[in-house]
Amino acid sequence: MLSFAEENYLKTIYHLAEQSGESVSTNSIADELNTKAASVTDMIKRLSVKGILSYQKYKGVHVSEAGKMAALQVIRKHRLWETFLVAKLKFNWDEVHEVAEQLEHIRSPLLIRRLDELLGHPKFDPHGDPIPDENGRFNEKPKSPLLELEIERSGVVVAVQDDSPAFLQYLDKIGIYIGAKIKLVDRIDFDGSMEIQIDGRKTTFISKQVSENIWLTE
Amino acid sequence: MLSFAEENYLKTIYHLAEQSGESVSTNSIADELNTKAASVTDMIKRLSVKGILSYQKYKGVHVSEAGKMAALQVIRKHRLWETFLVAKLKFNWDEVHEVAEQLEHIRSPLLIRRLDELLGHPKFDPHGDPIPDENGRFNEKPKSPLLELEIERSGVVVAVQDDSPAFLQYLDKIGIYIGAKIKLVDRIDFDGSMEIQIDGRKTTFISKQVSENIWLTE
DNA sequence: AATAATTTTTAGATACGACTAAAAATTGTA
DNA sequence: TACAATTTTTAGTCGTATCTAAAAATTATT
Repeated sequence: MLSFAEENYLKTIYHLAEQSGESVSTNSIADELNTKAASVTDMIKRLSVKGILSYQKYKGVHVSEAGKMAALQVIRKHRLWETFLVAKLKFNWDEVHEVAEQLEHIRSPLLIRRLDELLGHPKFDPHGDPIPDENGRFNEKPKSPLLELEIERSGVVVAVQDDSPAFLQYLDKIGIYIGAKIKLVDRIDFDGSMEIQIDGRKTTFISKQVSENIWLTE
Repeated sequence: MLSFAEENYLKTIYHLAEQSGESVSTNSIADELNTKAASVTDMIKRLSVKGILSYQKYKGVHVSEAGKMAALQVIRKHRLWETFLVAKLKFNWDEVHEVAEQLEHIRSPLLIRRLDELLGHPKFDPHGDPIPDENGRFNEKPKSPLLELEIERSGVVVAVQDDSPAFLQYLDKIGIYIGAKIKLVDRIDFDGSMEIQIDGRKTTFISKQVSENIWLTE
């Protein structure tokens, strides 16, 4: 059984491995967890003894199959709790992350089963991220960043890349939410910013950086 | 801020102090928490440095006012979560304790406020124990153990003293629940056991030990 | 290829929370 | 009161998780 700290490391390493597709470096883990490389080395030794990941000195780590399953269960719990907080406790989507970080470590298979039931077996969390099932399976909606949209074409927001309160509150402010329909009116070559229309209403300008963090489907 | 371990000690010490009314001994804490006296001595030193309790060597501990407030907040969270598990997630009253022991340590004032709202500001948990409010205030219903009931008199079950799954499952089996009306039909002098009638239905025999753990109101 | 820069690991400390064994204090009893 | 029994504390150890500083290995550069 994994401790809270072990679960947090595993989750972070899993995400980094998914993003890069390669072995994960000690420093990247330390950066992500706001800790020191020495602490990471200690922890990955512990996790590799437990069979959660494989590790060669100076060569980075790979998450094992057992590790992936364990990571997906933590992610499942995190996303179910986020969904619960928004759907049942009226949290805003920028308020859920910190609390879900705590709740994801609660150990009770019955609790998670019942929570999933209460929520109607949701497939996506409030940020549009897929919720793995009990077996770790999930399906990702096909999606592409708003950045890649062509002029005069539209898409529906299905997820956000960045979950920070600052970004989510900004999206709230300009009226972007999961499910919003966005049409690209114009692209400004100078800085890559865009003029967009949300739900057929008034148009807004967003920076290139923002457009990279909003994901659409056709 | 208190750690999980500190919160658990505090809660236990608070309960022991309430029961006995006196200073709480090292051994009684160790027994309750299934730990060793030496560990308790370590912890009460830490808690007394934090102003949570006052402590004189060899003389036991007293919970400070600050300690009582902190303890009541943990108890509030525990009992709200138990209520949530039964009311919203269809847990049985014998299944909630272990999970609530974990959930009570989640730190989020907003979460607890919203949970309280969702549940309609409940005043008692599924075992009949009062839920303190944000200020630590609560009212206990006037109640007495079934043991003290007079023959031919009745009362309504308002709480149970023992929260163990074994006891609660037994109560389920014989049809006793919070709100059940119990009439004392006869008392067996030999062993103190009782013949009772539940909700005006068939009569049952219960042991003296059971009758001590069921609390009634008029 | 040799040296410089970077990354990673090791060594050694620290805090928390637990333990055992032994010492000290308190309480009970002859 | 004095000795015995019990309770509590102290001293020392251990595992987890963290850190800093220094050493070792890898990668980049001239």
